[in-house]
Formats: sequence, structure tokens, C-alpha cells
Amino acid sequence: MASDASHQVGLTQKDSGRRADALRQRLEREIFSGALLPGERLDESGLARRFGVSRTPVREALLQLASAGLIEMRPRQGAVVAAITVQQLLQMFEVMADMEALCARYAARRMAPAERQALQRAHKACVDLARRRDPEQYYEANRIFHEVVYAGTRNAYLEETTRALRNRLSSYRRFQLHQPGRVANSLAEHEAVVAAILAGDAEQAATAMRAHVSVQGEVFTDLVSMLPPHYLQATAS
Amino acid sequence: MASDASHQVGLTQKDSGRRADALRQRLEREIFSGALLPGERLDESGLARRFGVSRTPVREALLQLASAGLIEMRPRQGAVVAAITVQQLLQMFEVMADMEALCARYAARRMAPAERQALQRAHKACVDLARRRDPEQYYEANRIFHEVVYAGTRNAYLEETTRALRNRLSSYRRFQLHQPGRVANSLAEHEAVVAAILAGDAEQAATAMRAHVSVQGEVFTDLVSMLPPHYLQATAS
DNA sequence: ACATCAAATTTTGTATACAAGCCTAGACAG
DNA sequence: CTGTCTAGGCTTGTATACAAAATTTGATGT
Repeated sequence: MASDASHQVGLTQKDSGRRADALRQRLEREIFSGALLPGERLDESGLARRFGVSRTPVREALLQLASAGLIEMRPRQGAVVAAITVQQLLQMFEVMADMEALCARYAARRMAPAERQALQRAHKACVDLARRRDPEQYYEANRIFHEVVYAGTRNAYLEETTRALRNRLSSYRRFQLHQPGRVANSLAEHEAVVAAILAGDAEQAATAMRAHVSVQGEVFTDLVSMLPPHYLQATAS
Repeated sequence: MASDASHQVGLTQKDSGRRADALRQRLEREIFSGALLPGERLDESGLARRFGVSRTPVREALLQLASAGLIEMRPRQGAVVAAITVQQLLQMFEVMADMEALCARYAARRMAPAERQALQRAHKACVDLARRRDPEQYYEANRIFHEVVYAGTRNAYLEETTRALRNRLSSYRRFQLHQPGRVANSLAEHEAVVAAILAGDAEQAATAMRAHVSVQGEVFTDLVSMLPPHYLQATAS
């Protein structure tokens, strides 16, 4: 049933002359969004049929996803969506917090006036959307808030690295925002970050941002209990 | 002349059932070591002939290298060893310093007694080798010193990420150690890092490590002037 | 009923064939 | 002599064919 022909149109992406790239983006999104669950098998022939291409571009897309850590390829045993150990996940959240803190520190020192205004607007958007109790929209506004901070670092490499990690953790973070009172706390934490950045207090900005992001790791025990089992199957070391 | 048959034996690596992996490792090393210079063209057919395989595994290896940022692949225009902008390089050095600082901070908090002893041994090895004025050996001892710190973080993700960045910058760092008096300063900085970690002073360890690594960025103007031109060709954005 | 092993099937990894875009060489006009 | 355009070759991107390993399936014996 997963291989009906209704999906064959899939690659309407701007054709960069490489179907493999479009495929990679498509699969990336399916993984980030949770449409493809960790542990799920990625059959080359199946994907080829589903997207109406040969196995070659499929393989190329899978290799790139493997390099990004989104999937795992065991030799001669095919690819599965990366299922992360609880320990690995904790470690990644830990690094995530420090990377975002780093971003905030740089942003506090380097943001131009226009960027500081954009930061305030992004924060205000979060506040407004929080009132509507629409998790999806708040999630997006929150993402943009962090993106504005990234842009303020004036360091493209840090920006990319942090964003990659954030994306990789996104499917796990989704489970976490629905906790009671989390949104209100999150807004207060944003507030602290904004204040520190606007004041140009780099250390305080870093501390506030680390605290904000760390929450996700700290409530991790709760998070684990809420995750569907596929998420946590150990993949052996 | 680059495609004589003398290289065809190349892939003596432990065959993981994937020639592409062996190829990737091989090309990685050639890039890190500087045997392949930034900007150099990577012709698929040429590499295939040189390693005695077909284009398929070559392409797979190139794709993985591209994902790691070591090479650039423009659609329909082939692959070249990534040539980094001065600006990008500065940004990467900046992040490198903060990542290593992060490692030191964690290590100061988490290293087991055995690891602390290993750190002292690694530092002593640096001191000893510095006396012999053998840059190659000192370079290796220095690498091991940093590896010991990585291991002390107890965070495999941070370890891998930092190591990846370090490797990516390695070919640029080589030019830098030969400065007069650099080794002596480097040793003094190591000393400060070791002292802070042994004392369990996380913040001081981070600060000392950042200072140690930052030097590479600070003397960057000098470095730039010493680099052969291929290193700095802008690759357009 | 269960375990064990072997053949068959499926799936991955590599090679080769084909299609399509890019670059260069050379003709030609100004 | 210089610039532009075109034809050809060359390289990349994709499809298909083949080889080899892994999983499944079924037979067989206990």
C-alpha cells in the first residue's frame, strides 16, 4: 500500500539538474516532520518506484542523509532512519544548549540595530501567537526567533552547524512543547534572552539562552516516557 | 602522468564490503594532508581509473565528502576540493576555539582520575617532543593532547563534531606552527589548560583552551600571507 | 513442535550503457 | 585583431544490468 502510484509526482521541486538533491530534501523533510519514523526501513527499490526514478539517485540521496546523520547505512544491510540512543540524545541536547548559547553571545556583541529590531519583532510574534494556543504556529514563530539570533552571530558556519543540529533534534522536540505551562515559561525565557542581547550583555545572553534550551534536556525523563518506542531503539555502537 | 598504473593498488583498507567507503577515507586523508589542494578538480573518470574501480563508488565517495564540506559539487560541473574564503576560515577558527573551550569545560567537570593522569602524560609528551624540534612529531603529540580532552567530555557528539572541525581546518593549521616561538607559547597554554582541568575549574579551563586555540585565528593575517594562492580562491556564494 | 540447515528470493554494491548539459576550439563577422 | 556563435567532445547525471551478500522460506530430522 505504501507504493501506490499516487506519489510518483513527488519531485516538483525546482529541478537543479539533480533529482538526487530533490529527493534528499524531500526525505529530509519527511524525517524532520516525523512522517518517517526512526527505525523505519528505507528500501532503495521501493523509494525508486515511489518517486518514479531509478535506484541511482535514491542511493545518492541516502548517502547524503547518512553523512548528515539522519539515517544509518549498515553495509549490505540497507538504510534505516537513525534511531538514537537515549544517551546520544541527551548529549546532543547538551551540545545544542551550548551552541545556542554561543549564538546568543555573538549576537549580543554583533547585532546591527536593524537586527535588534527584528529580534524584538520575532519575540513579539511569539507572544501574540502564544495567546491563540495554536501549537503549530507558535512552533514556527519560535523557530524564527532562534533563526534571527543565528543571523545575528555574523558567523555563517556557526549558523549552519547550529541549525543542522536543531533540525536533527526537531522531531524529538515536538513532543515537548505540549507540556502544561511550557509556552509561558518559554516566553519568559525568550524575554530574558532579548533583554540581554539588547543590553549587549554577551555573557548574560549566553546564560539565558543556555537555560532556555537546556530545559528541553532537563525535562528529558518526562519526554522519554512520552515517546513512541521506535524512537529509542538502540542502534548498537 | 597522474593516472599511471602505480596507484591502482590503493584500496588496501580493510574492505568493509564498500569500496566507496575506502575511497572516501583515502580522499579524506589526501585532503587533510594537503596532497589534494583546495581548488583542485576531482574528475570522476580519472579517480575511477586511478583507483581501479568504476565511477559509481567514486561518485558515492565524492557525495559523502561534499556532505562533510570537504569538497564542493556544482551541478553538472563536477567536484573540486573546497576552497574556503578568508572570511569563512576566520569564522570556522572562531567556532573551533569555542568548541574546544566547551570540551575543556566539560572535561574539567567530568574527567575520571585515570583520564586526568592521561592528560598529564599527553602534556608531558608534548614537552618532551618540543625539545627535539621535530615539528611532525610535536604536531602529532599536540593532536593527541586535544584528543584526550575530547575523550574527557563524556559527550560523544561533541567529541565527533569538534574532531570533524579540527580535521577540516588541519590543512590550514599546518602553516601556522612553524612560527618562531610558537611551540613554547603553545606549551605554556597547554600547561594552563592542564592546571585548570586538574583543579576542576571548568570556567578557567574553557578560558585557557579558548585562548590557546584562538591564537590560530589571531595570527591569521600572518597566516594568510603565507598561504599558497589556491587556498584562498573564493568559491562564490 | 522445534531447531537446523540449504535453497531461493530479495536487496545491496558495482559496473556499464545511455542521455543531457557544459566547455572548448574554431569559424566567421565586424 | 577581437568578439560572437556554433559544432564537437567531454563530463556529469541517470538508468539498467550484473554480482554478491543477506534474509527468508521451506524442508528435514530430532
